[in-house]
Amino acid sequence: MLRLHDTATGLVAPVPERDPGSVGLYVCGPTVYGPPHAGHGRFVLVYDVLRRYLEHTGKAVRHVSNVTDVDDKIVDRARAERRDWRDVAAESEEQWWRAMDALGALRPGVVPHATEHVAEMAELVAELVARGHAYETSDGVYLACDTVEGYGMLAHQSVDSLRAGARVAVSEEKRSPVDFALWKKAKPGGPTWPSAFGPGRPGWHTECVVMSLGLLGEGFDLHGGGLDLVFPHHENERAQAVALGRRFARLWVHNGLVTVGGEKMSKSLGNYVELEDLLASADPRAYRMLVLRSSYRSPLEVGEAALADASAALGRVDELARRIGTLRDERGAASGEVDGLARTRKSVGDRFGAAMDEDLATPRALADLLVAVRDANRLLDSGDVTAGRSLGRAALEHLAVLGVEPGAASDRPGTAVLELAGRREEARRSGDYAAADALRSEIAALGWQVDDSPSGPHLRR
RNA sequence: GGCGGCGUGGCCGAGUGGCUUAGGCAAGGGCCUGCAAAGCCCUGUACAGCGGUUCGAUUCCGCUCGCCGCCUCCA
Repeated sequence: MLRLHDTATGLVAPVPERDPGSVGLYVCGPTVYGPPHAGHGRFVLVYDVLRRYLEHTGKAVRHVSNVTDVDDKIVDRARAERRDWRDVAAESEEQWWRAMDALGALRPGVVPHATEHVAEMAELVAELVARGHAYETSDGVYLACDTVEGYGMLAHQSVDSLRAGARVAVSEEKRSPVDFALWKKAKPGGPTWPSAFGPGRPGWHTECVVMSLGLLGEGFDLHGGGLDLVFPHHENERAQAVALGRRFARLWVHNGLVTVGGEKMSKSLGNYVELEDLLASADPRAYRMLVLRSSYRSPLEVGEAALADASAALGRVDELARRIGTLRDERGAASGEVDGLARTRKSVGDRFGAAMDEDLATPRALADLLVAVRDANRLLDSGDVTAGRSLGRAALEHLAVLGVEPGAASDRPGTAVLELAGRREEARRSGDYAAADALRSEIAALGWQVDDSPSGPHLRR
């Protein structure tokens, strides 16, 4: 059974199942106002792995992840570029999915958009005011955090200490610096929707409450997002639900942030690496390996060195997949092999599960699988094809659970390369090694490498 | 100022009161190979500093130093 670290309690606890056999997961998605960066890639991969693993263990996962398609940043950019804010959002969202598809992340089952739920948000705000938990000012409607039981639970801070540390300019009309906007009254030029408080638009923290409760229902199982969303975003979501008297998320998961040179990567700091650039220079699976290699809650340093490192490790996986694939052609499944595979699969799976169940310990799970890869290679080297193949397959199957699809060698050598390789092999057989080496250089110039093996030459990128 | 976390061998990065070296990358040596590559084998003896608890601590407690995150938008 999977146990996860819960931000609210600070403890590792079993993943709750409000409805036995299924898990409701709400992940705070992107605000679509620009290209996604490496940090976005990480958080998507983390929850992708969580979801894949839950499904691997037989759970039905209701994976909901929103897209914030109305926000100050979208509006500001649209204004600066003199275009419709909807265009900016739509274009950025397309960019988002392109990048996430490239990463091999499964799309969430449901992707609600903030703009589709504004009416419900306006209703929610009105209800909060009616209940005495929110108040209206000249520029909007605010939640009175003092009135909410347990406010500060996720931040692990009291309202007083949050107030003491507040760096926000205190508006005259706000009762407390920690109070936050539920509804922003219309400003000239921006998008607006009607509400009981006049035209305006919802505050960011309101949308996720409406969409998570609306789509997953009260007391849903998991709520996730980046560590930087703990406060104030998630705190404020929870506050609204509590003020409404509705049971909110049972367990809070937060992933660590991506760092560059030891510092948090963020759009506002300007030190971000765009995902598209990252993926252009590396196998997207290498980034996944990098993400899997460290604990999902730790900071993750991203850079060329780290990526090259992960990429080399990935090469081992691909190489084994290639070996096994080649062997499959050489002989069919012998009798008894099926049993062997089943046994091996179970022992690899048990170790894998033990690591993953403990707060999604992908570094350990991955290390174990790489040991299995090495052992499989050793067995194959020693001529024990059956055992080697079983172990190798079991390892590859579990890597696939983590989303590392081995040997996705989509490109095949062209005829020019094949022809050169043929000529080289001829030269080699006839003992003309000088010619063979020259041909190898030509092949290398075309981006391919020739590996000689007992079963003949192999080409790879 | 408040809260949370971190400091592990050349680098990245897990983990643990003693038992046996996580894993990856890089490096050196070897097997294999015409040569390579790949694969495999061997080698490195780490846990910020100072105290304390303990038969024994890298692993628990305290302090010091350093770093990071949150307290404003942010995955």
